[in-house]
Amino acid sequence: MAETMADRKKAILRAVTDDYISTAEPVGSRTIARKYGLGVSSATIRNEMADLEDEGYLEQPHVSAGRIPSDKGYRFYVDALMPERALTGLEEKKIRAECVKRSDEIQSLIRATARVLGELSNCASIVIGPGVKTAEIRHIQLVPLSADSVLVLVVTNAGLVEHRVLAIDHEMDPRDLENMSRMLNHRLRGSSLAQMRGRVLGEILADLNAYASFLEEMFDLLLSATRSSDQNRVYVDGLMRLLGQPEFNELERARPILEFLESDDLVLTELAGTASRGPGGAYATIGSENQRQELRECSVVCAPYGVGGQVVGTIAVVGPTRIDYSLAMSLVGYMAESLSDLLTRTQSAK
Amino acid sequence: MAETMADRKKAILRAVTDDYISTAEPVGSRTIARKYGLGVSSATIRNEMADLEDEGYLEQPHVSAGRIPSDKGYRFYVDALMPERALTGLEEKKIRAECVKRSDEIQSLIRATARVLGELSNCASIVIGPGVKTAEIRHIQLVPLSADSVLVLVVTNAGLVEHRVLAIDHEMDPRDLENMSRMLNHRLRGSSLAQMRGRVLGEILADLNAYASFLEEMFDLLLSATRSSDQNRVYVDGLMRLLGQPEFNELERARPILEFLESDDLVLTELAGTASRGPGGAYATIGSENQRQELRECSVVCAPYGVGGQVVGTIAVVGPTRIDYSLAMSLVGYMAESLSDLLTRTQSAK
DNA sequence: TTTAGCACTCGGCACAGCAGAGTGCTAACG
DNA sequence: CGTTAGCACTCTGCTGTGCCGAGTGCTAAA
Repeated sequence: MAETMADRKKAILRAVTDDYISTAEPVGSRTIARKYGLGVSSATIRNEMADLEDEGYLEQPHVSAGRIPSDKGYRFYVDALMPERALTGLEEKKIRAECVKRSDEIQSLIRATARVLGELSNCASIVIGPGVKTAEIRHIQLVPLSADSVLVLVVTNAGLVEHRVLAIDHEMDPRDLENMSRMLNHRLRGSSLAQMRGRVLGEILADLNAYASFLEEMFDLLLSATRSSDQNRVYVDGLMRLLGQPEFNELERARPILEFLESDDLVLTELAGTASRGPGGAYATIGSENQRQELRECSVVCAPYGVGGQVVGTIAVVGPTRIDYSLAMSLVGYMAESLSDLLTRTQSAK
Repeated sequence: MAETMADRKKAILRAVTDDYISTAEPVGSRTIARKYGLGVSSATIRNEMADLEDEGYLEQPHVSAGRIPSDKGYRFYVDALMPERALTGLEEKKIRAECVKRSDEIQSLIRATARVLGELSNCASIVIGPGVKTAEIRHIQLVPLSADSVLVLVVTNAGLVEHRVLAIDHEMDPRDLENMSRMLNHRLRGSSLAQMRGRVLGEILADLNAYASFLEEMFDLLLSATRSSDQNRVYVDGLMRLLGQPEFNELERARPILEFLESDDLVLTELAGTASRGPGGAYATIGSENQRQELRECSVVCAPYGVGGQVVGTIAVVGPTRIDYSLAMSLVGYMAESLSDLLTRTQSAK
């Protein structure tokens, strides 16, 4: 139905949205007539705007103020009106410079991604790092640390290195550990920690039953590790930038959003859903489209990234519904792609 | 000179400070007379307060408002007047519950510490995790990952595990790696990465000159790692709680502080100095005592923690100058001690 | 169908007036 | 001489009024 909108109406909706995105002020018919040469007078635009309001694309904060886009208006803008924006050379350069240089270590990479994304979008940014629970195991190894402790090392296909120290009762021969490492590697490579327990534990125990209790303990440790490390996957940056936005000048409006963003758990579960949309492309969730009450006055632009086609994390930008969708979607899309590239490349290089 | 203050004056200063800490409202002579039974009339208290103002311990926001403590007043309060406060059983329990349960992994432990500290103090909290640069190396090991990559693993005396993946040109015999690990361990255990370069590199190269180029590369990687991982040491929590404080109701007052706290680098360098004060005890830096302009309206209560007497990190609480010093200092002191205990125990257990 | 004109609405701001809290000062008191 | 009561004074914060400007909707003309 929206597609049947007359061209002039679309032009006006686009103008209103563009203007409001950049000024944060309700925009009146006169402004449109002056700044965006549509060749018609303000009165005509007024009439069209009244129609657009009836149809739910625009709304009026007060009767004598200009119009601002409604969530429905933004949705239409994003789907049909928004200018395709390519990143500038400067932006791409900045992204490359910051991200590639940090790619030696995945934590730094993720952190840098969040930082750069926040900076360029001038909004708050979220990056969910790769998790260890469902990731494919690329390497698993036991490293003897001392007489009574062993370091359990797991490297996933996303390049994430997870480790735990396991205390042991009685000294173990390094040779045995070596053997066990080989065995574990052989059995577990390619599967995930999540499925490890059920599927392979039995077989391994059968093969190595001399060390059954040790292995049991080790698996337990790893499983509890996956649980606790999930909270460490969330990186948020640029919270303060939200406060700079005019719509959040009154603290009380910003408070719930900021509190939400400060809680890693909530952010994680909220963005977990996006993984299911599969990699490639950026998605916008506009205002009331958000499930969570706290985000009803925000828009979230996010894109999953992954390794070799499998989604391992998500990056996102959070701003007022007036967020610059064009910029945000380009940025998020590009950075998700970069991340995927980087991770996939490091992984295949091995 | 301050010590010569008459007892009644002290009592009044204490009363004003206590009251202002809990209410955030300038406190008048009448309030003091009513709420804190000093046995004198409000007029007398008025006179004393005028004196305290002349001496610089109190100040008046406006002529017809009550008094609030000046930075000098807070300093005197902290040094001489503040009630010693023991943590309640509930508080201790909460700390233990959250921290001990996370002690299997140092990142989680640090994060949980920041979280609990922020929650209990009702302020923003900072925890600087152990660094790898100056830490003593407890274990160093090369783990063959695949034909063309080796994982370099460093475990420090604080239990921190740092790792980097090193790409190699031509395949290396696992046996050689094993030998090198043993050798590196032997040579480097007990020294730090920072001093590694200068002191031991030469010797090691002489012993293992067949692998000189490999080792050179490895050292370079590790050194650059220490640089980039420094930024990952900073954990800040409860930024939003600052916004809840009445003094930060106007955003513009809070903005610079929040921006400072969001910048890991600045926080790190600012708190780095505290390490030199040595472990044990909490220190308050009040308002204008802070070097950084941004913190001139804040107080920072911090305490270093360490492993076996050597300082490896710092924990801190940031709030308005009106912060509850008594609570903050107890909390920070106790948690620094707990952390030190935990880290020292895990280290000596190995 | 578009445009010009006009009356109307409403938010924001400046300004005045008022109430309340708290002070400093003076004078009386033990 | 220290302490207290009383009083005049000051200043903030709140409330209510009036005005300006921006922008609309409607009507009538082009």
